[in-house]
Amino acid sequence: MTYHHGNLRKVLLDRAAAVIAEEGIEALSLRALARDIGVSHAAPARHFKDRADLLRALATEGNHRLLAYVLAAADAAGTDPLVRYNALGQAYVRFSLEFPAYYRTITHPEVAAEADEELRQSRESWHRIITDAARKAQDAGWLPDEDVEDIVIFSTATVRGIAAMLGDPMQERLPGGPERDAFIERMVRLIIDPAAPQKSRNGNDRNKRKNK
Amino acid sequence: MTYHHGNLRKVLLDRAAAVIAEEGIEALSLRALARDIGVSHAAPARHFKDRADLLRALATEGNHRLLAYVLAAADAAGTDPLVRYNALGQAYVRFSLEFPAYYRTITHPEVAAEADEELRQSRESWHRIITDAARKAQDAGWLPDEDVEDIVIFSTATVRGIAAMLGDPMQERLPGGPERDAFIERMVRLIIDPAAPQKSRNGNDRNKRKNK
DNA sequence: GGGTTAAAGTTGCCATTGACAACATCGGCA
DNA sequence: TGCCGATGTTGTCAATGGCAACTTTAACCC
Repeated sequence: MTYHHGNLRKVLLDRAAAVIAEEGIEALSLRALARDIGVSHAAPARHFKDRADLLRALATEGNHRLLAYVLAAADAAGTDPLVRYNALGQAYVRFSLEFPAYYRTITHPEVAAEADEELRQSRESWHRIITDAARKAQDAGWLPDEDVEDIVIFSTATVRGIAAMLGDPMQERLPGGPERDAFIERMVRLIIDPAAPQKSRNGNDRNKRKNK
Repeated sequence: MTYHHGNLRKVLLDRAAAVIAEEGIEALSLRALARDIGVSHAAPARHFKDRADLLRALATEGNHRLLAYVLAAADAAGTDPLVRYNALGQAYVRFSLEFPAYYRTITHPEVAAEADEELRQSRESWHRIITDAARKAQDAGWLPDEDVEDIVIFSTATVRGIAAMLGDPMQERLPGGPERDAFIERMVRLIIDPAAPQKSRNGNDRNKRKNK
């Protein structure tokens, strides 16, 4: 073994993600991590100030991955705002299932990741995709003419809630296996349904609109 | 001090809730708890097998409190299914803000509380309130005629997501202070709007209904 | 090339913690 | 009254996070 490991930081992050996926965040131990990798118990300290710092780094990376994942899904869905939005929402939930370690770290209440400029831009894109969809749905007259900002938050909260419930061991009545994708599709469609533009959803009172 | 403390179990739970509210779950230490209360470091072990056991008990109590809280709010709201539902949803979010320690414990991914019969009945009530509201909204023709079960899950996920976002330090653009109640009201209204029964929401195609 | 230096990894140490065992005390009950 | 189980106590151990002091390596400058 080389005295200088070389890319210990990345190895630590990857192994930490694996441990979290298998045993949860609480089970993550810096010393166990070091043992697994084959370095001394104090080696991680060179890269992460303390345990919380490692989790924060993990959350930062997770945020980048999540946003890249959902934005890629939206882009792959084409140009229709409603379809793009729908793909975004479904991708969010799927990310939480495919990369539970990152997702749990991101949403852990006691891990606050720093948001760099790149992340802020990604969030802007996220915001715009939902805004565009909400506007189109409102123009078609089948989404309530509430503040578009509200729709963005509402929509984000809902996908978050779906992800939370699917990842919650207490929830037993939720579909798993092959039915799960269809379930996710239905849930996201309940926010904004891209296949029902001719239908009306709630509130045709156009002058109530508050988005600026 | 009496050798026999008497109600150490309850004191431990209460103090634990206070610590969690102030410093988070990770900061909870059985020994520190014992020190605070003025009891030996091994005393908690008589009431809780280990740290996870205490958290589980806390989550169980939290679940009972949460359900009592939201069901009381629904009952106080009267008999109209839509109004009852609305009160339930808002109460859920408010609970997460008023009792963050219980809420965080309940939703902590690594704390699985046991569900006794009483809790199961409360959940049934919860379920029925949402079902009734969804049915009425569908009969009025302004909620998509999806499976009612889906509406229940969707609705639960959304309030959970709103609570999660309001409790998330990463979210900065969310209203706090006096505007927060109005915000919660708007969010829950976006699921089912009790004040808009004359409007249509999505899908009047009655024969598409799937609830059994 | 050789020496300097800073980054990265190591060993050693300490306080805190969770968990367990053995012991002490209290209260209820036969 | 005397027994006994519930409850609390002291003592101990291994694991952990975090810090300090030391060592090795690679890169850089001359």
